Amino acid sequence: MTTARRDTYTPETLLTVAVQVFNERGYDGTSMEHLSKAAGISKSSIYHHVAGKEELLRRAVSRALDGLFAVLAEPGAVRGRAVDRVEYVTRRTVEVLVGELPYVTLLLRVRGNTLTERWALERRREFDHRVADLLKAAAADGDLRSDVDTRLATRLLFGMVNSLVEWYRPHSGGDRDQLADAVVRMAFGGLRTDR
Amino acid sequence: MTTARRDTYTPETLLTVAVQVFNERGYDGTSMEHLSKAAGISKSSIYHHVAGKEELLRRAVSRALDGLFAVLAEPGAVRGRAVDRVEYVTRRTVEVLVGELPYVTLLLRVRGNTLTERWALERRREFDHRVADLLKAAAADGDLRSDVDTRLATRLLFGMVNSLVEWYRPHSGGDRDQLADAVVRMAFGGLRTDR
DNA sequence: GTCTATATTACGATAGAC
DNA sequence: GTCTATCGTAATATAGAC
Repeated sequence: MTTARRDTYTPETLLTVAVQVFNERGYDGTSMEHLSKAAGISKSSIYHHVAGKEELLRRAVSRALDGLFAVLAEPGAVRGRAVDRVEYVTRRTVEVLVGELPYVTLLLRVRGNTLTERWALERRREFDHRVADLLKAAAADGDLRSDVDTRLATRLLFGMVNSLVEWYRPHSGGDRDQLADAVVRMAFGGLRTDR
Repeated sequence: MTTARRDTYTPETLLTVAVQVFNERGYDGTSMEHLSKAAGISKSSIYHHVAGKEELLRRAVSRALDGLFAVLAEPGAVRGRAVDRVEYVTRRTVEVLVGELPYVTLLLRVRGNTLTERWALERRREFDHRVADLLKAAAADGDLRSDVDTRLATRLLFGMVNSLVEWYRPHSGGDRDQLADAVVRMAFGGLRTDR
């Protein structure tokens, strides 16, 4: 776990290291000692850059949440037929998950033991509700299948999308769009061949 | 077997309490002190029943894994057309998730810091591979859409199914089949209305 | 900015009384 | 079976030298 690195740290560069360790060991399972070993500096040097463990968590989940909420403000999410907006938000959410993978991973694993964690859970719920409203509008248009409840469909859709953080690892480069396409095809078209 | 309220604990009744606390606070975020408060007995009394925190985790994830693997041995999972077997396993997995909710929830949140956790992750991977093989067979039969990779489809399918533990809470009683049906419809038929 | 040394608290686990 | 008391360790965080 000793990943030496000899430039001086800033809160941001330290965050990169910390989030990686948080995701490997879990936030609660990570001690300041673990972080110091991974960063290659002493515990007390970490306290020079940030107030403590929780500040690192707050910075990380903030970045993830900013990325997700930004999607909801994009033109593709606010204009056009509701079902197309849902598809757009789904595709873009996949892209944000992949682009900000470590940060979103941490966000999605937050439990709620501290104030920061509860704030993160609250903002996640807010995001979910915004998307649920979109699906509701699409259902009202008759563009979504009527035999699955809207709230349930939202949860299943984003359960599928969010599960990316459990296995996706970045490689070459241009696979982001392909992945987003596959997710959208499966979520909206289903797994079976057309009968 | 009768499950009347006991005045003293057994490893099993203690497990019920422990798993609930683990799921609320996270395994790493739960101390023996937390467990003793929740159980209403002292820390040392817990050590009379179990060897420690990790034994409680091992018992819990074992129960979850047993339930999941049992599905793969059922007739519906070993006989018939591959795509129907995949649907069967999907439906039954949802039912096991709901039936053993706290135990499967804990299993799906395991990180890998201890030997028990790594063993659990290993067995989970084994389960995933068994299901992936099923999907591969269904794809070879031409029953699954060919524009989504089999391995990816498996991950998305079970990402969706597993996400149930993040929000499902049991209520009345007979909604288990309805939920399983909805999941199967969405996963195999897709979200959009048939075109 | 980074270090060593340390204060203080919390943790997992045990001893032994009842 | 449950308790109080406690051990040894590891946790977060700070003090102060360089």
